[in-house]
Amino acid sequence: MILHVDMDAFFASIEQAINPRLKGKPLIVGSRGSKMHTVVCAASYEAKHLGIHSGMPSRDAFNICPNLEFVTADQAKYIWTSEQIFELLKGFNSPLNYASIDEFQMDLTGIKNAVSLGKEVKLQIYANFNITASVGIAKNWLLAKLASKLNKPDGLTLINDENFEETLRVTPLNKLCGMGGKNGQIFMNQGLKTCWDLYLNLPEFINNNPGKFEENPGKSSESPKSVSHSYTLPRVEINPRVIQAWIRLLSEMVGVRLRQQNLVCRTVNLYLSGSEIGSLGAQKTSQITTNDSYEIYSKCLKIMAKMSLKRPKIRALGVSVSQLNQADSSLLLIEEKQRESLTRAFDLINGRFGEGTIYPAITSFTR
DNA sequence: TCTGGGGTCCTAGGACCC
DNA sequence: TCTGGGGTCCTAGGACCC
Repeated sequence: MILHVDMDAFFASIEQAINPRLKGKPLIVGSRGSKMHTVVCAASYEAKHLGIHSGMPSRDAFNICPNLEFVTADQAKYIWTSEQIFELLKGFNSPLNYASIDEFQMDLTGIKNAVSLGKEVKLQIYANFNITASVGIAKNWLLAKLASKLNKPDGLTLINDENFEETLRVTPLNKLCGMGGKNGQIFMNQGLKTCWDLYLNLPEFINNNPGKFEENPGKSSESPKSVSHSYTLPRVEINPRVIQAWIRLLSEMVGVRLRQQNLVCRTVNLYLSGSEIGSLGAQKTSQITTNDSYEIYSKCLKIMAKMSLKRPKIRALGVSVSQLNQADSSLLLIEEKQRESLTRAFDLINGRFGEGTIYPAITSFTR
């Protein structure tokens, strides 16, 4: 059996737990600070009951509820809480998987009373963090994840042989992970409406999802496969200097994170979008690895040159790196070592005095 | 009037190697 | 001159998730 933990309205719940004034109130967490020009990253259950949901433009949310409480997302806080929950779950001594910032899975093979363990998990999370989780238990991760959604918030749902058919019959197909978008629509168009319909036609989709678990949950979770930052500009931008400045800034943010995690990348990916060019992505892979922000930036400029756009109108852009490996400074050339010590000083200053204390001159065009 | 940001995985074609 | 087969790497894009 697999136990899936899904935190309830995670970001919003954390904010309410920290600030008692927000408790019991409709609240949204916005992905950035400008109240009216962002989307809902998380909505408290009080807000959800009014029809507000994540992904919705914040303006629409305020139209529904003018007195909505608003908090800007603080990723560091949520990541920290997530890691603490992961640590707590390690205490149950079962193979563990970190599925996302607010989802965790436990392999309960050999455990007798899965349901009482599920209760204990919920209890401990609430006792330690003052936020609730919903737990699903089933024979594989796909069904366990589905189960966790069925009685939110603060739910505990078991799918076993007895209620398998009944549960799948009343659950719409698009509730199933992977069926939320076009994939689900394809099946819906063929007349498959519920998970049970899918099971009858494609049992392997439901059955063959063992999930991946760490043998030893004492070890830290896996390292990331890519690191990216993107930004949607307040308006269309055509000034090449300003566009370059944004690419420089995003490269810097990506580089900082690589260095914090002691990683280097081989592949750099630049993403541009605008009404005329649509969304364009291109990448460059090289034999040499790097975590130097300027290096990442130069690669981006080369990628952009290859796209051969003449005065593109840019609305959004992003820098992403992949093919990540552990950094090994002994492999650096002398010239690179010099730059590394400069970068280290740079990171140290920003680490002590705050991000943006010292920055590349060109990025001042982004202010 | 365009509505964020950070990720993962998959596929298919082309280049290149043996 | 024409002929096979296997494999990796890279690129570009799509789909989905939170």
